[in-house]
Amino acid sequence: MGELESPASPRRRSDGEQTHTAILETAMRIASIEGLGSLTIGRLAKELGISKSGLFAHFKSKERLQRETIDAARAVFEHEVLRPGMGHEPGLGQIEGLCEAYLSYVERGVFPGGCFFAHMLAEFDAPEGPIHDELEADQRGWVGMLVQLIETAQKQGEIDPAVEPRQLAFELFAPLELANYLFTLHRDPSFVEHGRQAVADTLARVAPR
Amino acid sequence: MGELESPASPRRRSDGEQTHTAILETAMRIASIEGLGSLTIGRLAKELGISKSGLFAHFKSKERLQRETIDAARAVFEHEVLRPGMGHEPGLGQIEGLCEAYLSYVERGVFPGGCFFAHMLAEFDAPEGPIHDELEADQRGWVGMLVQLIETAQKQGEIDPAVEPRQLAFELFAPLELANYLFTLHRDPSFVEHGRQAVADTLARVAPR
DNA sequence: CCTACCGATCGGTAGG
DNA sequence: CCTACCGATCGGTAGG
Repeated sequence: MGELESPASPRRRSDGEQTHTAILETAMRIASIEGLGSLTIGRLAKELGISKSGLFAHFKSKERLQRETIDAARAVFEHEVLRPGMGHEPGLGQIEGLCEAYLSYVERGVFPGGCFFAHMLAEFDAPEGPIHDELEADQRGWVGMLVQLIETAQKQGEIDPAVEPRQLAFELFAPLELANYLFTLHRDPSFVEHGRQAVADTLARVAPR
Repeated sequence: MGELESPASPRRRSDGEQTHTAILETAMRIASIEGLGSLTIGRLAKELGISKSGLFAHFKSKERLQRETIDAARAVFEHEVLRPGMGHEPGLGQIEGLCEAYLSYVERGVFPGGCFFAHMLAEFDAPEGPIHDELEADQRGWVGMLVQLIETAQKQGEIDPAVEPRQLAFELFAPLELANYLFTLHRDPSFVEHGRQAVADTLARVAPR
């Protein structure tokens, strides 16, 4: 991500900002594999070759480090999944585009531990704490977006209007999540292929009659 | 689980055995909610009102505590899901039985943090360590069992023989896992209902022609 | 960004 | 099952 810099740049990014970015990239990598709970300040500092308190100074609390890590991961997700997926024709095109963008994001190993938010989903399932609430809201938002796209596709005659949008959103979401978990666990790309086939099967079943 | 004891029993369970069982029950509860990583010996001891080293003496290492906790959870899963699910007619009956038994196990909150093994799946996705290997073998075993039931149902004419068994196993597994995660995250039983409907939709689609 | 430190907790041990 | 302890690491602070 931008290793090249123009040396004569008049207002180039400060060293502090670069360090901050480097910290968050390492933090996302660790958290996607082992969870936010395994993201300790001492370990992060050692991996980056700086002192613990030097790193701490960037965030002032562990919760803020966790929050900023989630925010950075959200930006990656938007760039790698939502943007390419939504860049298709409104309705069915965007539905297919988002499913494929998600599976591609998993397959390419954008995060080495699989989908960052799928991992967080399991880690923060207990209904306690501000991070749980934030992740739950993200989750609701993504499902809600999918529901809206389904309703648009129904209005456009691309999906059977008798289909219940929330049910279909669930049935599309399910193979995406399972493809992520099984691909990450077994390191076997056939699970991503199973996910593609499942999405195609489900969309074929709800085609207008 | 057996609070009543016959006081005159000649070979009644020793106190040590009872304590051991109590430790594992608390350990399963904590691990299902927060993961095996949050299962510290000190915390477990405090929650049970015994000393840290007294608890430690039961297991001799943290890894053995983790292993025994997983073994205990496996026994619960077999009793609550596999046994009732397999108690149906071989083939399609057992497939439907297992899916319903799993969804019921989630809905009844057998583990307060949702399906124990779904949580472990996300926590030990990194391909390192003996616990990862053990959980991956469990996972393979369950999917393999489902594949065999599908092949049996195909031989019995209950499922279209043109269907690829591994693909169908994936498509049945996916809504079960998602129902578990979303029910646990949002505490909303409609996600379990979405899971039931998804299983029914998928089985209807692969009915013999 | 650093050194130097704090109290708390970690897994584990000695010895009973 | 206990008390008493070990070295390591935790999140965080003081002061620069």
